[in-house]
Amino acid sequence: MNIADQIYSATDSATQDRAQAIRDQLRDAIVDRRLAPGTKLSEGEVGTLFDVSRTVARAALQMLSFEGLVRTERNRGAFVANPSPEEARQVFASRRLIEPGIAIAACGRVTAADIAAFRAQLDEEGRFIAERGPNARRAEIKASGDFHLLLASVAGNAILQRFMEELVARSSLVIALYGRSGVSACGHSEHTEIVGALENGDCGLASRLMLHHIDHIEADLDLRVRAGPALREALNF
Amino acid sequence: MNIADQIYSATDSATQDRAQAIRDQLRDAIVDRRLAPGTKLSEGEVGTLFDVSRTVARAALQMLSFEGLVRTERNRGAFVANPSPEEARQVFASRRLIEPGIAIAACGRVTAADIAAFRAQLDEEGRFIAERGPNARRAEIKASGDFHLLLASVAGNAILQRFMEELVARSSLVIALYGRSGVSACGHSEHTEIVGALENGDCGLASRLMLHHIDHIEADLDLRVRAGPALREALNF
DNA sequence: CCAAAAAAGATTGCATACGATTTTTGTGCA
DNA sequence: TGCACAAAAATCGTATGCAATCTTTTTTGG
Repeated sequence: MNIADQIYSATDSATQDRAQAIRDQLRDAIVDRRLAPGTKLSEGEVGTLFDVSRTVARAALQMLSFEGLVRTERNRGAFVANPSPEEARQVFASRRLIEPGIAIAACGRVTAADIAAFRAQLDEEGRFIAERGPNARRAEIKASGDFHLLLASVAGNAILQRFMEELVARSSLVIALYGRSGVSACGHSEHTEIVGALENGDCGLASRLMLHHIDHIEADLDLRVRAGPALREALNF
Repeated sequence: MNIADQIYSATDSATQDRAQAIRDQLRDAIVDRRLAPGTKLSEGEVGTLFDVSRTVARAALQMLSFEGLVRTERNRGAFVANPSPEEARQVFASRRLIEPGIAIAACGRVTAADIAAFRAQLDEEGRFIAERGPNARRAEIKASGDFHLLLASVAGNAILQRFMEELVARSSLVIALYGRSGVSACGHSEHTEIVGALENGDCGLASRLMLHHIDHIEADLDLRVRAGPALREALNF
């Protein structure tokens, strides 16, 4: 089974229109850092790009705005979100609150098939860590996020799963903005440990490992205010 | 200060259009049970009711769909959500996971002014409990939800605050659907205890009280499958 | 009289059009 | 040259129109 199917099965079953598809593609582009924070996403441009009218492009942008991935300003347009350090802290505070509980819930429901899916996911992560280059790094961040989404889907709570989709997407933005370089390798080993705890049915351990994992991710960020954030803002960048 | 200002200040500051206002009014109506679950909300009807075009009515309905308060079916329209018992369980599982943490966060940041706001909120709750009749009961449910939203706003995490807005709104729907009658009175005393713990700075106690409070609310629900849910579904009700 | 098919009606999905607001460009004056 | 102001272009907010889809009613055959 494809990982994407797992992740989006809950929402896509009731897929209402093309806007959803456009939202997914744009979200991938944002999470993959192909669209840099601050990039303007004009309705017309998005519309012509995907060959739809402004109406549906607008709907897609509105969805992304709800998820916090784009910021919209009245009469000015939509921009890829540029999360502040404070927002970044709130994203990770939310994850520290939610994900240990998700680990426990998943631990109580995990099946052999799930474990196999986790193993496949870990393999994929490992592949991208071995490679070098910006594309591999993008794929690595995305694969790391997919691990957390897979865990959320195993937990079996559609509401928490959606919350996690939002938090993981925003985390990717934050990591892209504030992350230092040689980070995520340790994340991979921690993922492996968590899967091991799940497999052994040690829910308390899985929860604690998850909490530490999130702490490590956040500790690798540099959330000090940058030299010219006011300037960047002023330049509408 | 009005409680509504507190609750919506985070989102309404960037109010982009009339759709947001319509969403708020519809949400209030749903939470207050003036709009029964399953009620059809046609774009045209909403539009004429608020004197806007279908375009903006549609946007408002889309927002509510994201919050899980309305369910939209392609080419059929939008309906006030009719949460299943399973959905209800997920809502409360999410709250059990999130709200104790919110209580701790709020406990660490609460100010004297916040305490005063809590007292005012408790007074308002008490007023509606004393009264009788369906309107008072609606107001009681709403006031009870506002307590939790006030706590979330004090916690100072905009992301968690938005999650709580959604969870509280959906809880109101669930309580309206599955709640037994003489319930919420005990909720009021528990709210009072929580505020007391906050005032004393006993964060652990506040967190534990909150967890028990949520358990009590859920315990007062009757989540057994009803006589004819399939029938109701079949009748498009 | 009932069941199935066909037509009519209502509602949504989407595209386009137009006024309003913002941003950019161009021009005249100090 | 530099700045203020105005015109032009671009973009957004919203209304409306048309085709597609779904629902309901009517018609028709058994």
